[in-house]
Amino acid sequence: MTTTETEIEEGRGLSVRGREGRDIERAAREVFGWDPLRPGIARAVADVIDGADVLGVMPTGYGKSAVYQLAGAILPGTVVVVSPLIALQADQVAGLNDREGTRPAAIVNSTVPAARTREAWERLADGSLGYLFLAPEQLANEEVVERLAAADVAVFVVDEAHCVSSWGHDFRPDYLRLGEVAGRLGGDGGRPPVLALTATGSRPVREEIVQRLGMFDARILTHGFDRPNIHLSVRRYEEERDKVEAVLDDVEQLQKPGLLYVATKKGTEVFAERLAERGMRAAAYHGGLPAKRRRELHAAFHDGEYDVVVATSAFGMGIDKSDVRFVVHAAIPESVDEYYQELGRAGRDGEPAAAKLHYREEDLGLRKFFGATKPKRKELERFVAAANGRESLKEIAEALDVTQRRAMTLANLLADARVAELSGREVRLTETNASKAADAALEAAEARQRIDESRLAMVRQYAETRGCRRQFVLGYFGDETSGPCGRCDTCDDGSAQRIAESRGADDEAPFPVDSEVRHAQWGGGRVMSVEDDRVTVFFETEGYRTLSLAAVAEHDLLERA
DNA sequence: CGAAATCGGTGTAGACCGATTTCGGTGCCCTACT
Repeated sequence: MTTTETEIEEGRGLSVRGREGRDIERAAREVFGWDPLRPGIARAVADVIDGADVLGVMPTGYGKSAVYQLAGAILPGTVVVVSPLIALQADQVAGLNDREGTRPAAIVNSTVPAARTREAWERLADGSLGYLFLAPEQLANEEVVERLAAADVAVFVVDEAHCVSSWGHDFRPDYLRLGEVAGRLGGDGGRPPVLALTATGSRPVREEIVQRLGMFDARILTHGFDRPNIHLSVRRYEEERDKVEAVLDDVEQLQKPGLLYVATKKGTEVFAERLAERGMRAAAYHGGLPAKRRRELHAAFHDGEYDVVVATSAFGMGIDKSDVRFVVHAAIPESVDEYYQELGRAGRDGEPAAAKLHYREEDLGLRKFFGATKPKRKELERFVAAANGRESLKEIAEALDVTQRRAMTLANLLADARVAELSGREVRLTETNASKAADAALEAAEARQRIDESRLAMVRQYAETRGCRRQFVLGYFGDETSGPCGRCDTCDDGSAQRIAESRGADDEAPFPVDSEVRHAQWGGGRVMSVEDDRVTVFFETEGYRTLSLAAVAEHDLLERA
């Protein structure tokens, strides 16, 4: 699998020349009214039309969906879009169907009445459907996959593709199988191009997307991650009470509107109430609220009816509000990826905004709890025994008296460890020795755990660093920076500058950022960042590891790969 | 892993303290009930 990577920059080298370019521009102008197209969009469309797999890493609000919308306006066949939130699909479909000159768009999921579903399948089969939106879970249904396989699919789009990596596994196991599904499309003519889109993606996440979706010769288009108008800062506390008071003061003083992220549902209500006591228009938002209430809150926040929404991580995707002035976190998120995505909801209009993290070491405990857990060896062995001779996950679950979800989790682990193959809701063992299969699966579970812990360790480093915070974040995402940013708390107090000077001497760093290295015990990895006296490497099976440069030199721990 | 709620002992009134238990996020799907 080879990849080529191109950085999207304003006004440089990404326009598409010749007839193809003119066709794309005309479709954009005439069908959608976009003129001119943003850099990178036309390039991505042209690559997809050429039949190439494309991974687009573009910031939220950049207009990623324009890529597949345009492809659908130009290519024959149906654009199939897999997207994680039904609510967002509905907006997309409404937008497409309200427009003249586009072919019809349809949704299939559990909330759609049978008659509409039937109509969508008919139109897919006869080729008159322009766009079909599906939740990833739909693709666990063999019948759905067969319908897609028999149809003329122009492009297979995986929206919010980072779910393959950071959400995958237990939470949305069905994302993990999209690669296999893509491979079954297109029949004899070969499978259609895969277009993966995401707004976040450190290099390891990007590589995992490409690998899991089976994207061959993937063309990766990345847009810089920097959001220069957002000021970054972290405050640290010993006592929970002090932190709560400081969060309340902070939110009260900051320019509105803004978002306050907290760790628990209860927390959203407590904070919202206390902010209201101080005279602010505050609302609590979390995934446990009725769907109707959630929609209303979204709309009300968008229309400026609230100063602050206090939310769990459920509030996020699909927020389309450009004048959010702050994103305050009352607790640390589970990873730098998640944190950066959440803080990125501030200042979309380019005006000054603030991202503040209120940090207590103890808050890491909750994140650890939510992290990956590994099953008991016994349970895995019983699963393998039950799966030997049976294929349907439903039957296996019944035989073991566990939920189907649990069975799916275990099956995924076995597939991850390459001792089983999954398709639809069926599992086929490739290693029938229960003990060997369980060993392999446990190893896979432990690797996942190590990676989760290392992601947590990285967000902790962000919270605790005395160096420039923006440099840290951009380094995490693989962006190059020339020095401290001057727009974060450590730059403001001068500590970032002092650290930058102390490391200035080692221009001849032995392991430059992004270089591939090898560790005797941990295998191959890629250098993520070099601080004054240490180097952080992402290892495929270990996750992020930070090594002291002195120890590396003394014991010869790393070699250039 | 940590915070909050609950439990149990003390020793005879109501409260106080330590020990123990419980709970915590993200979204699909499908089925049984109103």
